[in-house]
Amino acid sequence: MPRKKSDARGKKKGGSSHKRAVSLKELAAHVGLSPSTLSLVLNESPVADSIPQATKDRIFEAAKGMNYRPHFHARSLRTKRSHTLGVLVPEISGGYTAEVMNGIEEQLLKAGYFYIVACHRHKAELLDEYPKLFLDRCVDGIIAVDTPITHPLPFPVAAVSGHSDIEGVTNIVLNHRRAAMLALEHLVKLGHRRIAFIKGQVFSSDTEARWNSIREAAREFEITIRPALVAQLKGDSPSPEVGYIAAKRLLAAREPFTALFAFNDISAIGAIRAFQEAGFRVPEDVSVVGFDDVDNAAFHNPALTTIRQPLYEMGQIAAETLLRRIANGDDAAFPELVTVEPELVVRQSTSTAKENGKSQRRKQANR
Amino acid sequence: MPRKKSDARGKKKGGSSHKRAVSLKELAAHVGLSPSTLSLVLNESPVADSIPQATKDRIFEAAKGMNYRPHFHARSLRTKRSHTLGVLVPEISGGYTAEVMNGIEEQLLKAGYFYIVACHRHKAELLDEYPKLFLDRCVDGIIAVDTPITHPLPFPVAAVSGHSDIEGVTNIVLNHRRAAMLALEHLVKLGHRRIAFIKGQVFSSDTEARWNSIREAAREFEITIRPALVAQLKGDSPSPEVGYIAAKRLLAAREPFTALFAFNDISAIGAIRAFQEAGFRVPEDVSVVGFDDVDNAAFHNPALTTIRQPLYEMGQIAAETLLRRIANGDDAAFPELVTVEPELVVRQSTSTAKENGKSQRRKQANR
DNA sequence: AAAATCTACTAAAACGATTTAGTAAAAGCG
DNA sequence: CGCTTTTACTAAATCGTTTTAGTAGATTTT
Repeated sequence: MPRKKSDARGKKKGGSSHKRAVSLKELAAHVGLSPSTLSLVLNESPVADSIPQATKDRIFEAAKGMNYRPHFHARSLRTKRSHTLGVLVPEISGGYTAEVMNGIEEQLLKAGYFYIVACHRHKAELLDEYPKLFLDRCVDGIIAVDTPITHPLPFPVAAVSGHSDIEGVTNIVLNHRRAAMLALEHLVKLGHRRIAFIKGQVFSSDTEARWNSIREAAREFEITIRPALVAQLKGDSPSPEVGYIAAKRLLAAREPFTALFAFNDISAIGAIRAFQEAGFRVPEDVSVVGFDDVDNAAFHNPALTTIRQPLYEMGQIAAETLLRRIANGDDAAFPELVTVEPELVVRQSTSTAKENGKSQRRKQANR
Repeated sequence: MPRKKSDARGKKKGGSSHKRAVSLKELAAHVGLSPSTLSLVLNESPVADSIPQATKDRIFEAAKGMNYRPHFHARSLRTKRSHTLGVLVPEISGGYTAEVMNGIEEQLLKAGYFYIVACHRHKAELLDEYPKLFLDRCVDGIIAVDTPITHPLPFPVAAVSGHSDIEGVTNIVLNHRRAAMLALEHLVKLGHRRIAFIKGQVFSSDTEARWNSIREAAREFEITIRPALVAQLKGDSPSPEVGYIAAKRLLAAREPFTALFAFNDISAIGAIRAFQEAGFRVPEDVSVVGFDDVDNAAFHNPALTTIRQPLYEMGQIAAETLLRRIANGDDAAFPELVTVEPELVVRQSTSTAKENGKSQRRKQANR
């Protein structure tokens, strides 16, 4: 058990010599003009058009020279713009969230925006509470990542993997139909007919849409989905364990299958562990298709075949559309829906199906 | 290539009916008292001691009834407290960062704090720029995660895995000596003498301290560190690829070894891939010890033996000490250093060393 | 030459809190 | 009763901007 140990010797006094930041008033006094003038000039207001360039130069120079930075709160108080977004995520975890957040980051930073994060961990009361806290913080808008929005909010919202049709929200979603088609087509081409599925947790935004698409695609390929071969993820841990448990349930049903299409890479990894413990080799005995293409999918053993979601891009799009909405003002038109395309990435976890159910007999577990 | 497609039909007007938030002045008018009084009472200022409980109750009730929430920027402007921390990270990635951020989150939220994040991606100019942006944003302090702080900053700093001795910063570090001892002791007990190492990137805060501890521990166990068996991670990708490349270099040296101690789990995973491609089995031919114990270390194939860092806890400690420092005021004493303890987690990637260099002959790669 | 327009600014009122210095009325004290 | 103290408040300044409505003087127009 790790224990912390606070260094007894190491106490310090923080005699910090913050040289006070210079205010607009001080700067104005310095150049011998009024704060109003400086504000107008520095913000390039059209009202300042009549001011001679020489004066403007003088002002800009002084601002640079004295390292003037407008006071954030003072400005926000006046303008009612905080240049801050709220980001609502289930948790900060390896796979999905991190990638989306990086995309958001990249867009925001170049627009001079920052974001504050809140993790609701699927707790209903937090899902309610956080938008209020964001409102208190005067965010200009929020991005919800894999988080259900159940009622309209008093600021613009972009929802990554959002599927609810709520006033004021822009949903950024994957083309799930195509994703399901890609996965099943790949498996069918390899000769798989008995396919098992791991559905997402009930609280995951994509679960339902994805499942509907899978059923549709299965119909298209004339594959029957056997109830015994469908397991659902339970619990909100971001570890592969939930996939491991779901796969155990699948195996316990003793209904033969030659392939698994998992809800995401993390659960696919857990499932692989379960299969191997049960004595099945992946992909020789059972093929596994993941979803997302997270960082380590390519380096897992075996390397995961997966449906790639452009997560980074989805984050970028969310940030971008939200910023545009904010810039355009509250009652301009905005897209209700942006769809992005998946991509099949074939690696080592899928191969041709073994003929006539040989693999389906449960073997002795190898340890 | 994923393409985005913005739904042509789906345009909406955002006729949002934000009912304006109530201000202190309005609330005051409503209860028939002055804003001053309300402020004093609501903030439980000692100045309000003389105000009868009945009046206080009336005020609190009205505040609740009219759902009064103090305006964030107005308050911050006056009090010069933003209840916001800046968090500086290399990037938001699966392993290290996410876990630490979760720890930070948990502490901050219960203290009514939020944080803004900036990813510097090891770019020198961003490392310089972000603290300034944080200052502009009036943060009350910053937490630097795996990020070098090279000069004093005008606000309190907590550095997770920080090793530089700078005025005003609290370093939260792992007991690297012990970590190195745990890893080498484990390997030595399994009979390993020829051990390869992957050092961290030059820009990683822990690289140097860890390496020094490893050398010390090696001396202790009378293990010689051969230069040909030391590779360093290069490049700032958070993918296992950098470990894969380093391991390739190790193999290219054609100097036999029976075990690898990697800088972190991610690079260990990359290295395992490289070993397997070269025809070595892990752990039968070469044992691998990782570092960190990230989420998927336990589910990798083989499951990673690793040195666990209490990352979540380190995040908590950083947040906690920083909040305390802020609460205590700028010139109170504070700890310079907090040390946390590592833990050896033995899984499947290590086993007894093969005797007399049999494993060290390079085999045919298996595909 | 008077009126209209421009030019180059500024005064002052917000924004929505907090906080210091009071003050009027009531209570306590000798 | 007169004096001090306490009680229950409030006025007004302040934080650092932005922005609207002017204004004084110069220039142009008629």
